[in-house]
Amino acid sequence: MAARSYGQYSGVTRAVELIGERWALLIVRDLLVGPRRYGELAEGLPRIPSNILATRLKELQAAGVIRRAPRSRVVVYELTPYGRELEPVVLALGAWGFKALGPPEDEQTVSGESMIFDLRTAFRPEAAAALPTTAYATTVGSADLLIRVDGDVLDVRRGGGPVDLAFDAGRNVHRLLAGDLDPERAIAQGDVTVLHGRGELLGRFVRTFHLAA
Amino acid sequence: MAARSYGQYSGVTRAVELIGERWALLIVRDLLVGPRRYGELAEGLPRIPSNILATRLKELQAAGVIRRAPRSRVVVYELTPYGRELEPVVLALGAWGFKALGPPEDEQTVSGESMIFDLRTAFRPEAAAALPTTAYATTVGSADLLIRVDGDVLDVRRGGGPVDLAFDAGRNVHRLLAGDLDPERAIAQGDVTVLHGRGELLGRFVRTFHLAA
DNA sequence: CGGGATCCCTTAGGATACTG
DNA sequence: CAGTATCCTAAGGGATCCCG
Repeated sequence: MAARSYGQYSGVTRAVELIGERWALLIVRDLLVGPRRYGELAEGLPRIPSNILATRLKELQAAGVIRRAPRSRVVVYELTPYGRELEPVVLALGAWGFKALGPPEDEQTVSGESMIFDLRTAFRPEAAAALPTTAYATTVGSADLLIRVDGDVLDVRRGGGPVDLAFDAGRNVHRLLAGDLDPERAIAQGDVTVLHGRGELLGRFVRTFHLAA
Repeated sequence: MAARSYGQYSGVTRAVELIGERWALLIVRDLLVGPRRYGELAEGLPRIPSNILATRLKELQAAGVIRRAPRSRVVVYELTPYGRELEPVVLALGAWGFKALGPPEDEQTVSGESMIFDLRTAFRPEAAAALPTTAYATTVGSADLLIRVDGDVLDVRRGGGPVDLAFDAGRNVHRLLAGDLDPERAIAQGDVTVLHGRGELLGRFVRTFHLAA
């Protein structure tokens, strides 16, 4: 029996043995967004010590959750098919945890990956399907996000491009998702800044993305 | 910011701050089966040190996941409504972890709660709905389980009562759930012992409960 | 006795510096 | 850039004790 095992034979027990160590599930979350290099993972998890990141990557690899994949001169980490099966679990866990989020504190950062994942969590396909195809751009921390909603399909990635609405909500994005902020008033009061496009589209954004708090 | 926080503002991060500590999710799993006393929890988690159990119970309480509830002279711990919202997450996690379960090792125990939970994970309502109402009894460790399947509704609890089939699979229950064991051959080879009732009903059992491995 | 609290030791996790 | 090496702290583990 492994050193840190729980001495119990059950599905949940095995799961937490594989992905229950500190930081492990956050690494999985970031890899659910896409394959990432060591340095990209470290950047997205600002407070993880490098030795812990290295250890977790090895453990997750040994557990069959992730794999190292050579990509033209560099190595990236990516989920195995088995690891990818965690997506619904992590999405549900993110929705659950979102409800317990208080106001952001100064020491708390928002990484590109975590924001992309939260947007996926908040995405409402049924609502989106009834709305026109729309592209949004927003900035979180140092990452520019391009959010494309086409029918009931969502595509969020880093980068830029032509969009219908570009806005900056600063640390208020999550309040927007939670429905705490009325779109029109948020713009009027300066909580959200419209950089480009028609501000009315922010209403469409909050109908497309919603997480109860 | 709390001492063990991750310094990141996101739903998944908040979730693992609340239930990501060692042992915490196993406590939640056992409480998803029903309210439990301190000693019952300790019994179901054989290797948890009592100080850790006490600490986790306080933390989960502070997080709003569980509460202490006085019940006629004794105190039980139970999930809050917010904690109960974790049920689909833990079920999905259990199904995921089940796939990575190897053969049971000697030091690994199976508690009543974990077995009840694994049965819930493995329950297939659609298959059950097409089968007659059936009651099974089985023994795991020191716990006698009464499993009632009525249409697409499952009720598993500790205890006894009149059943259609009573069997003992010892450490092979999980192989039965995984479909590794053919019911008829399992009985013929002695992997499963029929204590009472018609052995053919074991086939109905494996159609009702299944988890791919 | 159930429901913990205390003690002491071990080991994982964290901060930082360093290397191929 | 992608990790090791080192050192230190704090959490986990195991046994025992306490208190209503």
